[in-house]
Amino acid sequence: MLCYSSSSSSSSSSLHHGNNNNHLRLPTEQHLHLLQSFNSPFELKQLHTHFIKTSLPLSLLPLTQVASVCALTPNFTYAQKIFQRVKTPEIFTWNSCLKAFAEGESPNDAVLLFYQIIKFGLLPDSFTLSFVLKACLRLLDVENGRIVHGYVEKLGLSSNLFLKNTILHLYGYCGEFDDALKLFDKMSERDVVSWNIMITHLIKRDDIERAFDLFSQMVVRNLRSWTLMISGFVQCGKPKEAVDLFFEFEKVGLEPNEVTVVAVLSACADLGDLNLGRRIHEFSNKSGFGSNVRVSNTLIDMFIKCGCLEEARGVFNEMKERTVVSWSAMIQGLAIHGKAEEALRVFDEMIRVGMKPNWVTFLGLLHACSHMGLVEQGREFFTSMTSDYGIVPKIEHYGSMVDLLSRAGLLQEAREFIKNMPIKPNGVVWGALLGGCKVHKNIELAEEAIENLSELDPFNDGYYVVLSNIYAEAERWEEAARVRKLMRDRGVRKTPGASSITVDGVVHEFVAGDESHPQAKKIFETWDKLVEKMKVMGYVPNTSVVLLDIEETEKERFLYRHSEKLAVVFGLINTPARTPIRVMKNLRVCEDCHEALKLISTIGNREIVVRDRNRFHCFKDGSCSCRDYW
DNA sequence: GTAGGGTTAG
Repeated sequence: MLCYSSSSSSSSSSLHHGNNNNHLRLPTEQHLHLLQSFNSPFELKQLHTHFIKTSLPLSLLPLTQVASVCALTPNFTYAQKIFQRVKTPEIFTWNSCLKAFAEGESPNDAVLLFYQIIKFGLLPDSFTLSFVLKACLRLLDVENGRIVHGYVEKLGLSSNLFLKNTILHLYGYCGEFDDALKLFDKMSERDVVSWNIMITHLIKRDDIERAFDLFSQMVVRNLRSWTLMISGFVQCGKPKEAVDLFFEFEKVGLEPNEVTVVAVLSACADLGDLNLGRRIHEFSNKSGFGSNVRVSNTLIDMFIKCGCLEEARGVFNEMKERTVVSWSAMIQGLAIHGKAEEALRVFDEMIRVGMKPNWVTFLGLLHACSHMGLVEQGREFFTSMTSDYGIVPKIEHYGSMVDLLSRAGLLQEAREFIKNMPIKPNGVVWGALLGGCKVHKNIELAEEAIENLSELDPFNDGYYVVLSNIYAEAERWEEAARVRKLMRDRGVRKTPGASSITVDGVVHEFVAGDESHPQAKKIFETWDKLVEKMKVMGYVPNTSVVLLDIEETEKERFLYRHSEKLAVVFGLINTPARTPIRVMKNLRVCEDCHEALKLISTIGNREIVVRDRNRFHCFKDGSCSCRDYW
């Protein structure tokens, strides 16, 4: 049990602080008993302190274990003192201490201890190096990382894959991707982890093409490789590719785990793919993933983004443990479904159960207020998030506030708000003001907004389109044309509106003006019949939303081929009566379509759920869940 | 006693 030399048991030890008595004392029976019966590292540490204070010979203490106490209550000074006492320490002991430091609150202590070990002349082994590398990783300390890398080479451990992989990860993690790549290229032996690390960092750099290239050469892929790539596609905004890869993955015959499930569900949320989402939900219940908080959180998000608020609520209600993410997802979900009051109630409940909100929670609350015109309430949240919860507003919160004020018609106040922001406004902030200017027909402020936007976000077509629409609505055609010319000159093209609907598991996509669908003839015939009935009910085509310089009748024809109209009519034809029609649109719903869909929900006796790029519209019995406030 | 993948927001 005793593993250090006689000198460390000397009573003149420097550890005898607060005690000048160098006289060697003998331990009492009680001490000896304690030495054999301590139950925890804590007790051992107390005993150690006691020995020091009372000048009892430290040789009696199992110092290896004392060192490992550091592993449980990491304290560098304490470790250093013990280290100074030990003449023939075993590297093993120090490794466990290093590990604790590397994983604890002060990873820098691991780096310090590592240099003590070196200074002492003790030979580090592969574990020593791996722990200190881990500390460097957590500290983003690439300088010391390089030094440790040097030791790896010097000590002849360069063929150790564990170490090499950790160094790869460290370089990538610290933003030194080129170094990681150089090392990867030089490695004589690589395993699946080496490849996975390189793919991870390519994804982090948003280089999904190269990441997928590496993945496709890989000879051996494990579950992590697949999950990494699927989640990489989602992170890089390619949910379709993520889902396709998941189908490939299923063919290989591997079983998804919780992490895979989270990645696929995120893709389903982005795509609005309810079919796959439901299938994964069942699978995850069967596999017992239901108790995993992240899985449940992602399920909530998936159901919300697929328009199934009730099912999202079901998952939320069944959760035994909820995190701030669960609550925030629910609040944000209710917000985009236009259920502001309920979102606020969920927030009250969240506070009542003692859950601390974060910045995302408040973003959800501000969205709820903004989508429903609750100006005062929104203002209160904005103030309270800082004063009551100590959360510093981010640019997103400012954007949301400008949105709230502008939509409510408080345009001057919104402008003042922007002028007084403590951080530089971005395109989203000015864009929110521009949106309000459109609704409330304020050309002057719109021009100011676009001036700022031309600088901040010059290639975003949406802003030019809004300004052009504002001019067109005011019948200022020349200016509308000038904006369109500006777009052309700058090479900005309007993103075509596109809507999709899934029928029998097949996704049908419609682009504005599209007459190429196999059922196009039937769709237009049905539409013509509908529009007759709609006109009787008071529908007047709003051609001002059509940007093109064309004849009025041509404009109408174009208006009738807006993507959301095509998708909904296709749904009417191809789905059973009285079932809901679910449509997804890449842009915001146009005003004319919004009016039309309200009427169609009555004529067709259907619930029509449209997810646009901002929120959900649920058309039912002639009205929309957004109460025309969007 | 050692390395790689996950949720709200965007």
